[in-house]
Amino acid sequence: MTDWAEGDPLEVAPRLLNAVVSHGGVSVRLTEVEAYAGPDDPGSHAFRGETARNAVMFGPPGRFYVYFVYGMHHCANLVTGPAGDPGAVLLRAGEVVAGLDVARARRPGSSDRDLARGPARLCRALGIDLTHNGVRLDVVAGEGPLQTSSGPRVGLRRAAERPWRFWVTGDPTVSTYRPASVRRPAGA
DNA sequence: CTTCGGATTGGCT
DNA sequence: GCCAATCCGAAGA
Repeated sequence: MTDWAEGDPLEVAPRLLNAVVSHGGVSVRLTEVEAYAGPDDPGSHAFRGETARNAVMFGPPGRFYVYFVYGMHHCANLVTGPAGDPGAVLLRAGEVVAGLDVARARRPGSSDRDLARGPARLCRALGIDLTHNGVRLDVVAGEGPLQTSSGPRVGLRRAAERPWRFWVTGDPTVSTYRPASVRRPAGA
């Protein structure tokens, strides 16, 4: 991987579309990503400064920032750096293009189309968990004409309206949009 | 120390 | 369409 995947996450994110990420014997062509900036982005884990959890985001580019959510899921980002400037791009969905049988074994019962359709599913298909946080990732730039779209980020309650989600227009492996769920009313 | 809520998913109504 | 699952990081007391 070279500088095409480094720099401002807002610029890197669209370039990541159609790129191929390989890990754990499986390769995925990215069809959907989301950009997360640093201290100025209320939706970013880095918004409140560096902690043990998000430390990788503050490090050099080209590494996985993996986090654990909802008590059962992992999500993976590509840190775009530069060091000290916590930008990252969430890998939201893609198409499995190699290691299909391995990916199927990791997600029994899933259709091929759904193997990496969603950030937690993509992590599962690639065999990514917290032990891979900070690990350098293997990503190869995509080629050819590509039509992309952008829109609001998914699942956030803060700053979701920023159109920092990018996807390959019309691709069937792009996840379905789901607005952030509203929690039960404060009172009772 | 305790409480809150989450960059989601899959199953049930 | 709605909601439980299920653990942890961050914030508040």
